[in-house]
Amino acid sequence: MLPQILIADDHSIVRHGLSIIIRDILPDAELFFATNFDTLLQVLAEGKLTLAICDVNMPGCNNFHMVQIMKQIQPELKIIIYSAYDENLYANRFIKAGADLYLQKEIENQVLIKAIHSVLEQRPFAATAIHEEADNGMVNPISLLSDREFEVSNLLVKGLGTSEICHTLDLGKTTVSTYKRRIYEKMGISTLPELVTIYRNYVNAII
Amino acid sequence: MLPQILIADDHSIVRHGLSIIIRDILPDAELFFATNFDTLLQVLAEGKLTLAICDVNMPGCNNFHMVQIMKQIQPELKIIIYSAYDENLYANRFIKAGADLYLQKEIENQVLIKAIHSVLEQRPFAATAIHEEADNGMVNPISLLSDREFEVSNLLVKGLGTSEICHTLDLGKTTVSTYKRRIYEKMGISTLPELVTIYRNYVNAII
DNA sequence: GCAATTTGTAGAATTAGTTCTACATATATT
DNA sequence: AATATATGTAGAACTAATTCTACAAATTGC
Repeated sequence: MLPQILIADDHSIVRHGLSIIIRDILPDAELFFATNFDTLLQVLAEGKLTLAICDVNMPGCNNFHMVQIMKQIQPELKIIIYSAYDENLYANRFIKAGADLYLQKEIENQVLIKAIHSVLEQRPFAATAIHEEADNGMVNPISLLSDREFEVSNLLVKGLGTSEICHTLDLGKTTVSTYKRRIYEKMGISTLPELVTIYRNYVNAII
Repeated sequence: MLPQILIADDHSIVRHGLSIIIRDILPDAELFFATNFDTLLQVLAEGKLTLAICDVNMPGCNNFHMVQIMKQIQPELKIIIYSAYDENLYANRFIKAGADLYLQKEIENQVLIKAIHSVLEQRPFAATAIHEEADNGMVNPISLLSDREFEVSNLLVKGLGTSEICHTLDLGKTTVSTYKRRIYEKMGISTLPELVTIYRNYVNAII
């Protein structure tokens, strides 16, 4: 069986780099590309994909819900989430949603290669990157948020207003306001600049 | 003369992808790599680099000050800033700091290739729409504000809302809204988080 | 010294956002 | 299993904020 691998990332350079690595280690693999969630779903519908390597921040579906949908369509699909974002922020949510592996873009190519092999061969991969929290007792306040609150919080930090968020997530505006209140409550803050500051302090990437 | 090109990015996949593209279009180029600002400075000190392609978010020096230091060490060095961040937030500051080009990672490889050629051949590259200003010193965007706008701006960054500000300064609320609009216009931004970010960058720059 | 621009200021009309309440489902606790 | 808490969601009524327009005073540019 020759593996069919989908590379989903909106950065051309990342797609290019990944495809070269994969062609190198899996010459028989058939590669597909997607730059947004719609294309991804199309590719998924068409063929029997073996593995999908996905960026977190894909236009059309920036969140872990994407993973649930993909696994629903094709449960045996292997999914590697490949992201620039801080790990303890995202990894658990993606794994919970059904991803097989969460890797940070900072990892070396050798680690990536091992990870791809492991996932394809159904071996568990102990990603060096995952769970090396030098936890000095500091609780990351962002981890207190529920999935939906987290989504709203990310959009708030990006500068979206309540109504923009409610359109983006297809929710009522009072719903978004409720999330906003709960976010502020959980974090013990009352203003957007405070939220931005918390992100600065706890997140290593701009979301 | 064979070009010596430094690729500075903390993402292995981006370094890899860039190096493949550059080897393709400039087979004679000698490539160097850096994953943090210290290594970058080391490489810069060692040889006569022609071009540096740098990620914004390099560990050790996340801001445009990096560019000033690099140009100070070697004024004829060409610098391309290659970033995932929103352009109107960062581009002008990087250009003012001495970068020759600011590109977003979303661009297609062909654009990147053209940009590299243009910069190496000292041709202006159209895609940026950013003109170099004669002004050597960096303009602090906050200094563009009038006195009243500055007062309002400071309160906004502190997290006060429009009505709180209009009580604090004893102004009508539409007046405060007008100031807010003018502040955003002058700074080329449209959201509070962007304003907060500008304040942080300004503070980082003068410290 | 006169014209052009910037600055300080708001009213009226409109749009955005919050609060309070509520309820079903999911998850955790005992 | 029973209970408690957390999560996802929103309607009705309200408050906050923006937009569009406007205009006088100060400042800048030629």
